[in-house]
Amino acid sequence: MITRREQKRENIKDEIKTFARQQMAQEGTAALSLRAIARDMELTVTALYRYFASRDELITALIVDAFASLADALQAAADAPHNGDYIQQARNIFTAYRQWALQHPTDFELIYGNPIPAYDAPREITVPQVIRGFTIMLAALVNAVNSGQAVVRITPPASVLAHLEATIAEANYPVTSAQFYAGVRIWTRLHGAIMLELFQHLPPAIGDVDAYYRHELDAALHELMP
Amino acid sequence: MITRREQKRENIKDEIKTFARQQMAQEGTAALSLRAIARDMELTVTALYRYFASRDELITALIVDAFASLADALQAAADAPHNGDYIQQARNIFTAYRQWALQHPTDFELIYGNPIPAYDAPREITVPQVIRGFTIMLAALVNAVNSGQAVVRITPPASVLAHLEATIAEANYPVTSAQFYAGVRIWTRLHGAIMLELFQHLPPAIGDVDAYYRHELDAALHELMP
DNA sequence: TGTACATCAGTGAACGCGCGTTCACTGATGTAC
DNA sequence: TGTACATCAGTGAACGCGCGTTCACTGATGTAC
Repeated sequence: MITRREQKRENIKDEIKTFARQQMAQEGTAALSLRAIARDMELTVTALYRYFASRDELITALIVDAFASLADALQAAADAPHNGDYIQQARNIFTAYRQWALQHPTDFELIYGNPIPAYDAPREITVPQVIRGFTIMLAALVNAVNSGQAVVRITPPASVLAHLEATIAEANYPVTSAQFYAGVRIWTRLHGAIMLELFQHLPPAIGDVDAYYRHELDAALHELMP
Repeated sequence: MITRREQKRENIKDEIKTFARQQMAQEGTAALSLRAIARDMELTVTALYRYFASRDELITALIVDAFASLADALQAAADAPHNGDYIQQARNIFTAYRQWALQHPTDFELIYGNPIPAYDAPREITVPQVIRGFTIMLAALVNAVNSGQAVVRITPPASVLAHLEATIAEANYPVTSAQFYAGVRIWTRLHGAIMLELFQHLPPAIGDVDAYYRHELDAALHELMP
């Protein structure tokens, strides 16, 4: 049962995180400051310690939220209508990946950019959301393969294969190692385009980054044509 | 003519940059601090102002150096023996790209990672080294196409094409727009794998990142087979 | 329904530390005659 | 070759600001009888 007090507590925690995100957006992820958040909220710094035991704990919460938010966005894309066309479903999912990055650049930096100095992410806390997200990316691929709409031709190098099997077993991914590998390949490939777009290395040269990404995504999926 | 005094000045400037890089490696790029550098060098902070007018000017120097160092590494790879096999030359160059990133992770973060809060890179100062580096990446590709060892099949989307032509004209890249596009595609694709490797998102899942990158690079170059 | 008590939110001072930049200065090194 | 002078490297104090975390505290809100 959630008391009114607990409800209020959660609301304020959310508010703190909102201000934190706002501040990271302006000053960079590394510059997150409890004192600055307190100032913005018109509270004393010490009041924040009622909600988060330390700056690190707040950062961890923000990272978990970011991975969860990304996974939600991917899930929504997976649930969008695709008329049984699983390649289209995959397209939707990877389009959502970029959309989320563009709409939440700070969160994207937070989880995929430079690590924050003197902060160590506790892996066991973030990992479940990471797995959830990647499972969604893989889902469309598996659907496509199972329905004969896609074929995974490339097999991973032997050294990678062994490690992949361990990863799959540990996280209980419902995929074969070849499917996992194909998913990772599409992911890393598109991820590069997004990173370079986000940090302004691509737009000056390319111009229409939207079209570029669409083209890259199509090329990546084309490799899976039966 | 370079006087002894000027020579000494350059040496100290270099020393400052070395300490700066060392510090960034430990505390993150955003945490670069003049006072900390001075402390390490056993100088007063104000002495540093004889060499760099401000923290921003030092950062700019570090960025230019990083792009130059990357371009040098690419050039060395391009100059390595390849027996007229230009696909091999391209392989060498893109392998060097990753090697440089792994050997200079801080410099890589500095130029391709999160922007430093409150710092704006003066584009006109960094751009020449950026162009030099990318020209080397493209060179092998052009050689391969000209000698019939490679074929660029994919044409860029129309909206991108127009922008590409402007970019090529402006920077005087000695390539066709289709070649430039093919180069950008390989670059963004591999860049993603490197970023995810560097920030520890890939190694836990994949294990042998070396083999993974080699495989990805081969796949990317395979698309150019005649 | 009313009251006593426990729980919790938020305060304010303090600790010990960090930062970039400006300023007037001392003392060493180089240059011109 | 020796000396006067200009140039330059580096100092030290100061300005005005930032940070995370601990501690003893006040006053409001909720709970049990």
